[in-house]
Amino acid sequence: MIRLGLCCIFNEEPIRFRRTTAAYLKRQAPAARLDRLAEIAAANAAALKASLVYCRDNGIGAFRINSQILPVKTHPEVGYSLSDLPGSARIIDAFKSCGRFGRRHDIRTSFHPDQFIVLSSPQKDLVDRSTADLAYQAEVAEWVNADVINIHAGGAYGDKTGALIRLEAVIETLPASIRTRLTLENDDRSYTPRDLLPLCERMGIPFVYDVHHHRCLPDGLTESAVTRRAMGTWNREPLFHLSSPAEGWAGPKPNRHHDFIDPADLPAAWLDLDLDLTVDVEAKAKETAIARLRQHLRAQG
DNA sequence: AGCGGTCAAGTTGAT
DNA sequence: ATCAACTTGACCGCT
Repeated sequence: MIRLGLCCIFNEEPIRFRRTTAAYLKRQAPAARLDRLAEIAAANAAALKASLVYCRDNGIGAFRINSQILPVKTHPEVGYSLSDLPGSARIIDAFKSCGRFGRRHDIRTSFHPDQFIVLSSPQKDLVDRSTADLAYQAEVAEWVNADVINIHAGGAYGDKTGALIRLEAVIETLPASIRTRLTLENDDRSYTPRDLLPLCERMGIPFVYDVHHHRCLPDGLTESAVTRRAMGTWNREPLFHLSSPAEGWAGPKPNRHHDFIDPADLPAAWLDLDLDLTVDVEAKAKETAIARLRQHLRAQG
């Protein structure tokens, strides 16, 4: 049984997450700053609830939460603790209510920290800041019952082996709130499934198989072989990623995402599975793309 | 109300 | 050297 997942935002449905910028906040007096951040945090908790309700009502089984759900949370100058915000208890309650709702209706939630989170960097400062950001997302994950914080392996720096050794060492030091949720995903520039699977298998880190990235950056392993090994890294329902190329596989930039999913891009190896599986749909048309793909899967029986 | 410029951050590969 | 791409345009501030 495949559970389709929606990534972060909506296309047609009028559910929007709010954001702000450090530049704007720095111009505000401290009190006004915290009021503003509290307002956004509360609005985003409400938007998350609305997102989960939409998912329940539309047969969407998973929702990826934007890394900016609490904007500029770990910024060096305007970062903050939730407890600094007016009404923080109510905000936290609102997030916890999302967690209960997700549990009750079996809507899985996850995080995908952005590209600035690099655990394999040779710069200690960058690794520290990345870890702090992961800790913030883990805190929210705790409230909302998200079981996945998925990252890429980061830069190669001309020496993938060395970078992976650094990555492994950093992962060993992570607190349990991050470590128990951390997953690794292959990318379309540097790290293939062949690069990451051994580390995932050795460390017990679930491997998020992005088949689109794998097709952009092949490594000699077949999709069915990667699928099988990836399934083996999960101690819970596996989560994979799917997208289609914007202008076809022969187009100039196959790594760009299409608005929709071409059903032909669904790996046969996933359809054959007898196991439960979450597939995050990375398509620009968002819930509209999921509805279309869902219809196709149903028609298939 | 509409619209243009701006926004914390890293790394890579295309142009 | 610059820029787009990456999970994703939103929002401020001016007219």
